[in-house]
Amino acid sequence: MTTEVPQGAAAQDAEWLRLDRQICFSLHAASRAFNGVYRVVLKELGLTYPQYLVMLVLWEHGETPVKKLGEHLRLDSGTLSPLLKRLEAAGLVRRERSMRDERSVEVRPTEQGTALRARALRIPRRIMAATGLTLEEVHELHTRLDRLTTALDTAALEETPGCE
Amino acid sequence: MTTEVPQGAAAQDAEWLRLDRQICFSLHAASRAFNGVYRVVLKELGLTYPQYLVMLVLWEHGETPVKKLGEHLRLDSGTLSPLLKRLEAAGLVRRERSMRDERSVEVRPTEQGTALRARALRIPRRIMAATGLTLEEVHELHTRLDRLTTALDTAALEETPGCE
DNA sequence: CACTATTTAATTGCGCGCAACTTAATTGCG
DNA sequence: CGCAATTAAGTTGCGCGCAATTAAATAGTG
Repeated sequence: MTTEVPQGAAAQDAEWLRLDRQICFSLHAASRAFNGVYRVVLKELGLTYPQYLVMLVLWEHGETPVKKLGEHLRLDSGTLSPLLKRLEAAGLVRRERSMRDERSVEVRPTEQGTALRARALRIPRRIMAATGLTLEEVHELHTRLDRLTTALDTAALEETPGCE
Repeated sequence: MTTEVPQGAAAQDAEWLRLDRQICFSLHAASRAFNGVYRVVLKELGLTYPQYLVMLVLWEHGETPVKKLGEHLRLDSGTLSPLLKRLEAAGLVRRERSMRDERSVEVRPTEQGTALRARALRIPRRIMAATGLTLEEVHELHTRLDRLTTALDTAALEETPGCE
């Protein structure tokens, strides 16, 4: 089937490889550019971008077990444990073993951590301004990215055993 | 101006903070989901995602100085130097001081590195399949992301001194 | 009850990504 | 020419992100 047009197929493969380069770069670059803007804005709060994500969850939901944090952020304990330790060292959160289940660790913002929210309120507008996008465009991007993530996640699961 | 409706403004800020959480998560998650799919696919080539990006440039342009690689990939020597060292240890590239300018280091794929391209040709199609997107949608995403990156980069530069 | 299986955090190891610094070569200016 | 400024790589340090492993607590089963 594919042996019918070896030259054409090869040429198309090469074309796809170039396209791959394009889209890879775009995503990689956009992700890091976003990270860069947040880094600048968050520096005055003394937070890294992933630390900010954790605080966003805590501000919205209050005390949360590490497990739940991981589900919200799609991060495992290998990433969260040291990150939370640093947030605790900075005085922004407290970690306490749950009394009902000694395996679980509850994370809650300290008074200082809660107070930080007031200063964080100005951030989203600055980020929005930096993107140069309208609210509507952001919503659309949001939707697209979520769909993409879902597709990629399910594909990654099916890919593992050795598809094709 | 904004002092006219303090309650309303605060509520809106909170709303924006929730939105920020949404879009932050989306981007962060999408980026890592993409990375995850590539990780699975690239494992059989023995490459990490950033290493694959480097090889894509080398396959397309041949011998390239580290400086140019950095411009293509938006990466500095702090990231590239150890990465290239690993690629060289894997026998995929060679690094040689330029004769014309002893400051510059030329990177070129070895025979083995060039041969790897043949196996890489199948990757883009698998990635495309994983995204569940059409070619047109990919192109549109590509365009949007590039515009976004440009906007963010210029904003980051203007932001640094201490805007507002 | 004893004993295995599961669940939850934490730890270890490695590869980015980036800031800050160092070293060496080249350029440019007086 | 001589010497400061610039440029290119490399190094160091730190914080993710993730795979793999470990340790402890709980749940489930005979």
